[in-house]
Amino acid sequence: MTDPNPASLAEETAARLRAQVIAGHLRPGQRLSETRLAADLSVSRNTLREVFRLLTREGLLTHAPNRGVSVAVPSMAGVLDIYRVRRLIEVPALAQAWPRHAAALRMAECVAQARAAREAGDWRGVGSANMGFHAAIVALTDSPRLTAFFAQAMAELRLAFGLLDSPEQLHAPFLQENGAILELLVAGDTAAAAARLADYLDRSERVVMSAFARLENGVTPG
Amino acid sequence: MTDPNPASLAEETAARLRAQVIAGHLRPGQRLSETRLAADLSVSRNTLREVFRLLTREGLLTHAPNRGVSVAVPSMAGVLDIYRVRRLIEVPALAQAWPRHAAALRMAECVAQARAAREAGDWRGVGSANMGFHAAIVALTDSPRLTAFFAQAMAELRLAFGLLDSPEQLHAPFLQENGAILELLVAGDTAAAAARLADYLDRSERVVMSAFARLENGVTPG
DNA sequence: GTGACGGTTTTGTTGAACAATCGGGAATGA
DNA sequence: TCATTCCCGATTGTTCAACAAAACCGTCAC
Repeated sequence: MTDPNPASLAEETAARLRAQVIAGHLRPGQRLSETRLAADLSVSRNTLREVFRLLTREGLLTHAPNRGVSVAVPSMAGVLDIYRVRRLIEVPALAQAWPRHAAALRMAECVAQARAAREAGDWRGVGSANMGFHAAIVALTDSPRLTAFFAQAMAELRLAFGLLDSPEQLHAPFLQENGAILELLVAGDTAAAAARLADYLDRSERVVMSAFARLENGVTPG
Repeated sequence: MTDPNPASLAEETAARLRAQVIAGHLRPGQRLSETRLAADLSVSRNTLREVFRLLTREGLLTHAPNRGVSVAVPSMAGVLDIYRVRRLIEVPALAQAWPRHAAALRMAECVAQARAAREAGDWRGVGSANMGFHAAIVALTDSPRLTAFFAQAMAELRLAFGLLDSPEQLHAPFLQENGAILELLVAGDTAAAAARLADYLDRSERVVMSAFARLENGVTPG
C-alpha cells in the first residue's frame, strides 16, 4: 500500500504537510513561516513555496500577499457550500449508477473497513473509511474532473471536522446508513439509494452545522 | 476595468501564459522549456515553476516527472467529461435560480456583448461573451467552489476549441438561444429555462464532438 | 538492425542574496 | 494619557548561480 510512485520532493512534502493540516496538528489561522517550516520539513524555501501553491489551490491554506500563508479557517458558509456541492454531485452520481461498477466494490470495502475501525475504537479510521465511501460514490460517474473536485471539497470538510471536539464520532451515527445505501445500490434500486443518500446528507449537514455553531459561540464569547 | 489588484509577478505571469495557451499561440503537446520560457517571459526560472504549478492544477498544462511540462492536449474523452460537468452544474443552477439575482444582470450584459461582437465580426469576442454568459449561470448559485470549478472546466474547453478550424463560429448558432434562456429566466419560468439550457448543451456538445472527430481523422491519417 | 555506451541537455533542488513590504515599538507632540 | 509619525527588524517576493539526477540523442560495436 506504500505509494509506488517516487513522486517529486515537492509533492511528497505537499502530502506530508497536507496530512499535518488535516490531522489538526496545525491549527486553522496559524501563520506558516517559510523559513521555519522549510527547516522543519527539511526542504528548501523554494520547494516549500511550490508546496504552498499546491495546497493553497486545494483550499487547505490561504495566501495573503506580502503576508504569507496560513492554515485556512473553515467557516459555516464554507461548510454550507461544501454540502451543497456534495448534494449536487453525489446524489445524481448514485442515481444514474451502474450497480456492478468497480467503484461499488470499493464502496463495500469502505463499509467493511469502517465497521472494523469502529469495533477497534479507531474513530479516525472510521472517518477515513467514510470519506472513502463517498469518494467511491462519485467515482461511479467515471468522471476524473468530478472525482478530483470532490476530493478537494472533502479535504476542506475534513479540515472543518478537525475543529470539532470529537470529530470522527460525527460519522458514527451514519455508519449503518452507508450499508443501507450500498444494499439498495447493488439491488439495482438506484432511485431509492439516491433518495436515502440525500436524506443522509441533509442530516449530516445539520449535525455538523449545529456542532460548528456551538463551537463558534464558545470560542468567540465577545 | 484594469485589474486593480497589483497581483504578484507569479500570478501576473500565470495570467499571461494562460492567455497565450488559450489563444492557441502555444500548440497542445508542445513542450515548454523552463529556461527558454523564463527568458521569453522575463521572469526567473523559480517563478516560472510556480506558474507551472498553478496552470497544471488548472488543467491547461501537464507535468511529467523529470520530463517537464507541456501544453495539455484536449481529448474527446476530456470534452465529453467537461460537457457532463456542464450539464450537472449549469442545469440545476438555472432551475433553482432567483430571477432577480445579480448574476442575471451579468447574463443580460453578456448577451448584448455577444450580439455586438457578432455585428462587428469579432468571433473571439462572441466566444468570450458566451463563456461569460454560462459563467454567470453558475454564479446564480452563489457557490464560490462551483464557480471556480466551472471556470476551470471552461478554460479547458476553450483550449479544445483552439484546435478547431473556426472555433468561435461554433458559438454563433447558439447566440439567440442564450437570449431565449435569459427571457425565460427573467419571466420566472426557471423550469423551461433549464430545459432549454439542457437542450442547448446537448446540441452544442454534438457540434463540438463532430468537429473534433473530423479533426482527429484528418490529423492522424495513419 | 539491435543494443550498449557516453556526452549533452533539461529538470529537480538547494543556498544565498537583495528589494519591497509589513508589523511593532520608540520617539514626538498635544 | 493618548494619538501620530517615523524608523527598524522580520518576513515575503524574486532573482541568480550552482549541482545532482534523470532523460534525450547520437555513436559505436556486434
